[in-house]
Amino acid sequence: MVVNAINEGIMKRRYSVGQRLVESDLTRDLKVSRGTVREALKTLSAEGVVKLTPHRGAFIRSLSRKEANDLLVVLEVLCGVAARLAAEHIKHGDNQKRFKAAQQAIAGLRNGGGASGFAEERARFYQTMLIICGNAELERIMPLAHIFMFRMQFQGLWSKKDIAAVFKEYQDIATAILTGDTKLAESHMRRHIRKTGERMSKLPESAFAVEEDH
Amino acid sequence: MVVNAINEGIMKRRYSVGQRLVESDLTRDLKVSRGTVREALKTLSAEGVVKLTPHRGAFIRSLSRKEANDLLVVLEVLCGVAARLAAEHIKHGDNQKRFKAAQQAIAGLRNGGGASGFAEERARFYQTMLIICGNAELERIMPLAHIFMFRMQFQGLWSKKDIAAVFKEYQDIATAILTGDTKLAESHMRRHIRKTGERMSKLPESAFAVEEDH
DNA sequence: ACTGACAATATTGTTCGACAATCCGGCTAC
DNA sequence: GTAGCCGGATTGTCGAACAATATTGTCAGT
Repeated sequence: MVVNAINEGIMKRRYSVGQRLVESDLTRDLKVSRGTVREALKTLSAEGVVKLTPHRGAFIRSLSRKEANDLLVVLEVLCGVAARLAAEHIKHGDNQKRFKAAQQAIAGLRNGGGASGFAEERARFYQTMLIICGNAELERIMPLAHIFMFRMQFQGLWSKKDIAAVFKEYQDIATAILTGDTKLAESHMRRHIRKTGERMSKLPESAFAVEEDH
Repeated sequence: MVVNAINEGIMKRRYSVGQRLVESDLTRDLKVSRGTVREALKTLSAEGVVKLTPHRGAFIRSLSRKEANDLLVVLEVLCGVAARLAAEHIKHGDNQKRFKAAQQAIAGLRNGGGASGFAEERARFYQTMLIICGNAELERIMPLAHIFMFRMQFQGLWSKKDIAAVFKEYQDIATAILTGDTKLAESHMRRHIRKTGERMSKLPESAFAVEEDH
């Protein structure tokens, strides 16, 4: 699928943030017709991975400081409710087992395990959390892709201290979910997103896209 | 634009909930090529207006009881944060003036003013609220289309008492926003969505789509 | 040199026609 | 009645072409 190919391309650094995606290049590289490329770009645009401007084409989306903040405001409540629902349903079926696996996969990377491995495991973490939620709508609109993008843009900019803090925050969230404490899971998750915002605000201007015209 | 045409078609009852949209019909009716139709359907699918199943086509999305509940869970937090942000920014520019206009347009329909007029004004109400929020991400993912769809599916099923309650809830929300009371605005909005869920749970099975397979 | 208008180019938006892949309903054979 | 096959309908994909628009390059005039 073309969508996956482009997402992979972003993950694997073949496309850089802000880069323009020319349709003819994609048809050549991916060996598909222009129609399919355009449909895939529409999908990616809806997911927020690329930005589509009329008659100018598709660009790997990059976030200005304000856009990043806006995104975090939305993510805080969405991830919050996701954590709450996950804690609510942790007892059903083999949810507990599966989530524990995802948690330990992340914890195992605490010492070593490069940034790309961490990003992958974190994606799986959120993915399993969403599945456990059992809320189709949340799964539909939760911008997993955004989280990827987010990481891509700011990867390599965090300090060791930041990374250690993030590990701890994930563990807090995970244990709250595993014990079925809905309130605690939600508040830990929201706190994590807020902290992420604070850490982000300390990043230099060069980490962000320039603000749009308007 | 094709997307608007289909949305209009839903509003104006030319398409009914659950109806299948055949590409060739759309090319004929809207006088555009199949490629464009397909791109529009991709967009509508991303907005949650139509459901796209591989090799089976596009259907005007209909909600099962569970899907409607899932949607409300997400809407509660999203609308909640929207109301909060709107109250936060109500002082800027001519926000207060514009929002008051939207509020009064709804209030004016309290006595009389058919259901379709109400739906239109309500859409404008949410629209202005979103703009006042000043959060691009929220504006991007807030499923305005879902709210339309929601109304379409359940329109004409509410009792007079329900409708009166809804009017009151909107007034509570609006005054809280207009006075800049962020906490109150958020809680009133969330309460409104929850109440909507309760009213919905009393609707007969016939108002919902049948649950998916498996 | 600099600036503005204009031409050339590149890219996107849309159309048409074609064919393969897949789904659905009805038919046949058992 | 049911399993399997068949054919029509529809979607998925392709390729080529052209129009609409944005970007870049050119050049005259100051």
